[in-house]
Amino acid sequence: MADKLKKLPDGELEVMQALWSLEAPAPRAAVEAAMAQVRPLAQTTLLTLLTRLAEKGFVRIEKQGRSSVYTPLVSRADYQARQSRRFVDQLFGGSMSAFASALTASGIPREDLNELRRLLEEGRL
Amino acid sequence: MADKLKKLPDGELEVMQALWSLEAPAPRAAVEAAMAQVRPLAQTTLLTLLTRLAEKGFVRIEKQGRSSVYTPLVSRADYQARQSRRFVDQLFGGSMSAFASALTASGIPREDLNELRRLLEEGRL
DNA sequence: ATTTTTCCTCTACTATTGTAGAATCATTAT
DNA sequence: ATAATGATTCTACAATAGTAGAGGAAAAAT
Repeated sequence: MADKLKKLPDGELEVMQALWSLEAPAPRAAVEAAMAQVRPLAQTTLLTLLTRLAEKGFVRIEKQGRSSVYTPLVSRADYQARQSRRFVDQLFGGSMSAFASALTASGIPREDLNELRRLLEEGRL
Repeated sequence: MADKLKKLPDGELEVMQALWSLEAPAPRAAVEAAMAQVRPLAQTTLLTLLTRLAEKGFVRIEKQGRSSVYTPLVSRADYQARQSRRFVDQLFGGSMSAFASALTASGIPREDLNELRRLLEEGRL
């Protein structure tokens, strides 16, 4: 069940990012505000995406009187970890040398890559 | 133009992977054979995907008498690099610490991550 | 109480993706 | 010549994704 974590389409991912950035059960207005800073959506569009996320098991919707509050059921870290694995497998067939080359050529600032290297060092063992 | 490199859907990416693994202008049969090892597709399905890839500018189709040969117009390395950037930006907002944590928790073997670290070291400067 | 405002759910429509049969055109075997 | 083959292009259809208006119910304002 937990492993069926499918890749979310762009729009739904954006909404999840907004949700993850907020306090636990977030009212719609909060999600909307968070989204607005990145990409404003019609209110109904946002609701549609939240509903789809709920159907997929990514979000729980709870009625709070007239309105609803939204809670992520999948943690950002969990999603990020799983997608990272998928990404490396799908695009590089697991080849670290290909992955490293791609990162080096990706346009990600050299310093950031150095930082990444350092962080991987710490996280080791 | 070259920067409009959109993310390919899974099916089309698989075909590209097959194409990339082959000698320059590959006849359909070769692509088909390469694909078959991963995921067999009806011949027409493969052709449809190749046509869509051509429409998107990823592949050139050249008539060779009755049949055609297919050439990737985007290199694997180029695509990998661009998608890596997109991935890190979209999923981690560019945060290397989040990225490092995700990799560490991704299930990618520890040794592989060490290798990645080493490779990033070499590619530095 | 009525009107207005808020929020959510339904419904809807287009584009894209996954998949492949039907039709067509040329080539080769009989 | 004719039929059988092989290859490509058309057509098609369901599922998913992107986006949002219409409708309905409830709450707030007057």
